[in-house]
Amino acid sequence: MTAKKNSSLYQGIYNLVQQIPPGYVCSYGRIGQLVGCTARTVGFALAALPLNNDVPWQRVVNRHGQISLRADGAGHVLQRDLLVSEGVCFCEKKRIDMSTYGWKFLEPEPSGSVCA
DNA sequence: TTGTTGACTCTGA
DNA sequence: CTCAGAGCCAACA
Repeated sequence: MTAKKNSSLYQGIYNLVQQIPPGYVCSYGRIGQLVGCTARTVGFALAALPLNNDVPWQRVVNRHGQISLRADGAGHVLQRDLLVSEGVCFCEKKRIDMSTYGWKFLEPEPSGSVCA
């Protein structure tokens, strides 16, 4: 089953990102490990995403909980805006608290989700 | 097929 | 904590 194909790799990444609830973020390595590839591959997959996609790529950040500069050199601003718009707060200078917003695969509901 | 690049991560200092 | 270097995987020329 499953018949995983090369394209399935990207599909798996997109599917996983789509499972991220609003107000939460995930790291590349986490998704990469779930799909069976490295963080670089995840970033590459998201980079190949069209501007109008059904994948909340903005919820994907690096391991430090910060937004990495895109190949375009711009977009991290948009990403930050989208995250803040969803409820994620960048308390520490564009830094997200993974302990609070770090979404875990199949993780139960969180407890408070607000930022002073 | 090989070499380079890339939205990253890890380890060491 | 921050900075720097090396590594891993996938796509492109």
